[in-house]
Amino acid sequence: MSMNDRYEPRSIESRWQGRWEQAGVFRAGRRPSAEKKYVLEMFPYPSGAMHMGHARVYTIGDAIARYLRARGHDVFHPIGFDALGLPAENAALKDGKHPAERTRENIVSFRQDLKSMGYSFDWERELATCDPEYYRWNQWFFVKMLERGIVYRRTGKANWCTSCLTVIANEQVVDGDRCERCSAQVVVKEIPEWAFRITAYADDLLAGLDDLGAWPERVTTMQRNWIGRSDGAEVDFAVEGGGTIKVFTTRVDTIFGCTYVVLAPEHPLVAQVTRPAQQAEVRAFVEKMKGVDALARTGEGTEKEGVFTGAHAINPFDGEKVPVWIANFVLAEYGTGAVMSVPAHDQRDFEFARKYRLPIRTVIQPVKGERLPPGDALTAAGTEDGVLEASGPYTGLQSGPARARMGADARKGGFGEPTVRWHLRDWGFSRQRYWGTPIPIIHCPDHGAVPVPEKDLPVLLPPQAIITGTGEPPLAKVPEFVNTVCPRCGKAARRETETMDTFVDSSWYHARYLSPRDDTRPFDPEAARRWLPIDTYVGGPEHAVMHLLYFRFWHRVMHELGLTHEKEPCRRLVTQGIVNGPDGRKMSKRWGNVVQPGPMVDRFGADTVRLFMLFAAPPEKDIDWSDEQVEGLFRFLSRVWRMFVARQDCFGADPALAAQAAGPFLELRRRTHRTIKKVTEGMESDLKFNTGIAALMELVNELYAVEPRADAERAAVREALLAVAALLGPFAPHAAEELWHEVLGAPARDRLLADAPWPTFDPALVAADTVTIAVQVNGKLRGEVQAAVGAGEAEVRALAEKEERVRAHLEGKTVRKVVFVPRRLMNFVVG
RNA sequence: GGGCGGGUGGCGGAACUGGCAGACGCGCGGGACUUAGGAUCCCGUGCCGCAAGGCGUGAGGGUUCGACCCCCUCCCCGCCCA
Repeated sequence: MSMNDRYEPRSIESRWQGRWEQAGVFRAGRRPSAEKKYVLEMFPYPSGAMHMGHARVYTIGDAIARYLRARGHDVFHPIGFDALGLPAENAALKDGKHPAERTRENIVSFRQDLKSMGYSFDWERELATCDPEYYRWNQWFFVKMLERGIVYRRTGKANWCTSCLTVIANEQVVDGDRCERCSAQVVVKEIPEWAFRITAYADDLLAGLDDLGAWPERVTTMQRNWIGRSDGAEVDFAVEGGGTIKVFTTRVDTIFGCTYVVLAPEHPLVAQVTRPAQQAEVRAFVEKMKGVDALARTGEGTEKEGVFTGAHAINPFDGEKVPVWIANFVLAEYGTGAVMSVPAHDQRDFEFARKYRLPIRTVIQPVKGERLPPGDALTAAGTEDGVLEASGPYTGLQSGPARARMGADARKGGFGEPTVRWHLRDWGFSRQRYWGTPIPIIHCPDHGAVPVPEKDLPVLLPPQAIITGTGEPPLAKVPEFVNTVCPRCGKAARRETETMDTFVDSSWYHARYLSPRDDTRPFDPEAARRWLPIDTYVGGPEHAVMHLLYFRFWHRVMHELGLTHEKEPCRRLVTQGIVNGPDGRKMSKRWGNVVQPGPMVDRFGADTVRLFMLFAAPPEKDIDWSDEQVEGLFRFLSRVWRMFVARQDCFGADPALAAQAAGPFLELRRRTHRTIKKVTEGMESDLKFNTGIAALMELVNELYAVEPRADAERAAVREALLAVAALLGPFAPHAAEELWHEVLGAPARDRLLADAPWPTFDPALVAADTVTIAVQVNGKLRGEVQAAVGAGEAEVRALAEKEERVRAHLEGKTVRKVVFVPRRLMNFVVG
């Protein structure tokens, strides 16, 4: 039997996919005594077809999973579908197709697409979040969290997307007032909503970041900023004539430079403190600010505006009387709604003071460098920390210690205290939409919001909901759903008609994979002990805040509930770059540069597409789709194929004879073993798939350069071919599997490369016995010499001095110094 | 404005811990084979130069025998945050 002359991916790919499935080699738990590895890629929202971004994440994750399996680990590599959410609901508005039906269909085709790529998923753990057996556990968590006070009902300002017609979380608002999913305007609405008390975990979420060393720094930095801890102090300014203004400041060290205090126009004290003479003006200003949103008021380019209230307040540190103003740039909802203004050391305060001719007083001097001039000579605020001056008893202290002492003194004096504030807000998760998890609450006229008892879960999404897109919860229009009885008293009551943010679904799906059919609990804690945390999680950096923060939060809650033994869900995070169109722009219908993986797989095979994803650049970088590059990789696989075809006579060579190979065949063996080392290291350290594949290409090039004649030579070639097949396994698994079987023949009939151990290298063959040493004269390359690995300086120098070009440059010069780096370089310094 | 990345041939990208810059691929040029070549195999390919040689990792300076790598000043690009 001989091989097909040509590389034809179509037939071999589907064949091996079938064999892998049949053999169940990707099932987790097959190696109970081996070390576990949980490899996860962020699950997809099943839109119609898989796109290139998906192909990239899953290819990266699959290469890792296949490699770890080859290393003997018990690998957990599940997949599922993030199947609830707006797109299906919005599409339903257009064509009337029910989201459930559309989602089901999409999952079928998406699953097909994933399977055609040959990913090594354990399909037995597949889940879809729209399945009641999944979302009932969202509801279960909700009830548990309600019991523990982690879920609560609040009425306040919520972000309302004017296009999605629903409330969205703070994290989902981008560019100040845009919706993260549709870019439509977000307005602030006064709406009652359910929220998770994620802020209670702020400190812990922040502290936990220090242990996430294997996460990209930019992700942990983004989380750190988003959580946004700021240490400061609250200070009370007594208002002359009654009342106290509480200000928050992170720069209490500058308080001796405070020359006025500013209230937000909405601040409750405004009416009280304003003097009769200023009434009219203040009222007009407050009125004017009503229509202006936060972003417009505080934006960089916005002119600072304000009016004097006529009142004065007392700085508790020095007893100084300062005027009280109201201004556009102070917001009621931020902090205490009041600030102490230190124009010399805060740029906004500086601009405001200049405009309204308020005094400016310098109280901080730089530790080194030029001194700041007195306030009226300043051209900009000096915002750096430094040494206090003109600050009473604190004069001479540095900013840091001064802040600590002043905060403590404020507390002692009863006029303030050190305070920590956070940027992170609680996570409002009510959504006024249909295609989500119903919030399991019954509103009873007597008992208020009563959770649905655990035994009545899940609260099913009624199929007959009328989807209108008007912004009123669609469930409110389904009387059969809404009308129910109170679980406590049995009286007529109404169900909650809002649904949950879909980020709830993705906050714990990684745990549901552990026992996806469990109908007694969200997941099996025993399995969690075995498999959690995730060892490698692959996904886009756009989830740095939002998903990845919620996911960490949820894991802590699960930990508290005794479901998991660790607080952090995931050890290593890999953020992969975007696949752009061939023109370097983001793939989009608008640019007409969308390339679908499906047709590419049909044309070149999944292995070529996979190879492209890995070879184009390291995982974290954005890449441009390139037809030429893809064709190149198809050619590479074809070239590999042809090499195997041409060397079929080597398949039967006796491996033991390889040790006798000499000359170019010894070199081939060295190359083989170096390649194994190189690819292995690439997988182990920083996922440099691209250089690993490059090394494989070099090995193949070397195979083309030799023509075996003797048995020992054929054995060396066989060894190289087998290495190529095995090393290709994680990247181009189908071709690799086929070639591996061709080489091994009948004895391997019942085995699979997908289940075979990773090749090992012989260190003796990796270590070169001769090396090329560069010879420089005054740092310039003038030649190179071959020398034994252990060659000493004298030996190399003798060789170097024999070199024509080196001699020419040493001619008539005095050698002042010789730098010798063993195995690498010799540099003659002459003058 | 702040934070984090990054800037290397025509293009994507390599380069251990400061030690031969440009691995590998694409593209391009040449050759072989061929009825044909848009297949395949081989050779070449940073720039200038016939060559010797010179110049080259965003710009300028510094440290060093030696710098893509370390330090200083600056420019540009990307992402995130305001």
